[in-house]
Amino acid sequence: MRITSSIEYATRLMTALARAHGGAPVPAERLSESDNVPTDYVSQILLKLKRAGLVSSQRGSSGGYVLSRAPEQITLAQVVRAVDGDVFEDVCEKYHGGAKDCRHQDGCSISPVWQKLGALVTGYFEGVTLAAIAAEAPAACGAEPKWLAALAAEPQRRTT
Amino acid sequence: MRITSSIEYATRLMTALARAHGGAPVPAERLSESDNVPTDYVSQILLKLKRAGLVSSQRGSSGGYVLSRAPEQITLAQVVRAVDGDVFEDVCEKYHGGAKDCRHQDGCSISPVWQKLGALVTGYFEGVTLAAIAAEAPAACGAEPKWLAALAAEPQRRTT
DNA sequence: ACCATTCCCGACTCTTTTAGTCAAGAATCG
DNA sequence: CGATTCTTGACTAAAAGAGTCGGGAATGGT
Repeated sequence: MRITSSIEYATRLMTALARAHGGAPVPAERLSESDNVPTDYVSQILLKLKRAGLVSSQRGSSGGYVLSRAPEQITLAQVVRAVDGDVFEDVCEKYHGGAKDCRHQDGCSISPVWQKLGALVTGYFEGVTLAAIAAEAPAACGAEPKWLAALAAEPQRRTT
Repeated sequence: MRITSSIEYATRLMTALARAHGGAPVPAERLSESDNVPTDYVSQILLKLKRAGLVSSQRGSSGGYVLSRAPEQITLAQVVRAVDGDVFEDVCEKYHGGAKDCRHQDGCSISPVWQKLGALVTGYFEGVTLAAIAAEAPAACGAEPKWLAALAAEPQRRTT
């Protein structure tokens, strides 16, 4: 899992569409400008979002894109899955000595760690809706965000 | 953030060393065999771990590697940082329209989302020690782990 | 009917990152 | 001395990521 450009851009685009929800379709060109996403790349990303059923499109003169559901009904997890496949791929199958004898020779106590992480991330993404993002207060980039302090103060969730 | 081979391997190696902790130094050759990590790759990874001060080494006939601290004192976060730099890089600086006007043109309500995720992941890694991994019950790969069900049942942590 | 607008879509290129190999050298033990 | 084992940088090959390009097909306006 890595925040690729596709994910970042898709999120920007979807947020913009969420804000425009209810109004007229927004053409790719406009989205490109307002969100600082390379022009030709926008269509590519929107196409994936469309195939995943998250947006619908209208061709012709005053065409463009609209969300196909309300912003409250669309989660970040869906967006991520639409553009980059699985949110968190199976590590176990990927490297030397995985899969077939996934136990890595000494009883696999490691894969649960990645799986737990995957569930954590996926769970997080599933809990964030476009509506929530659109509503979120802007944060200065690099500034220590308030929630971080709150999170640190919070009692540590047990991991084992 | 992505579980690269380096991270996966480093974790295997460190787990093996954790199990051998207290005994004689373990040579790279042996680790390679027991953990199914390509031979020449092992040294490279161990070197990074050494530079980060997580392991120490002994040359010569009965040399090898040992943890430089007790397994309880070493977290996954340290291991990840040792081999792959930051656990979660700053997304804001990376793509078109980031950084300088990080607000993505419409008040950056997105970067907090990534930062939150980063904190979540980092926090998780910081909470997992080698000792915990070594003690963890092996899980069949692909089998639905018990903790997953537990996690799903758990009341959703508020994300906003 | 025609034309401008806008989506559709695959193929292609360029760059960066990842994964892994190799070979020469330096310390240490017996 | 010589076997063993770490040290280190350079090197390569493959994959993933980021972005471009160009032809085509629907739609709406006039």
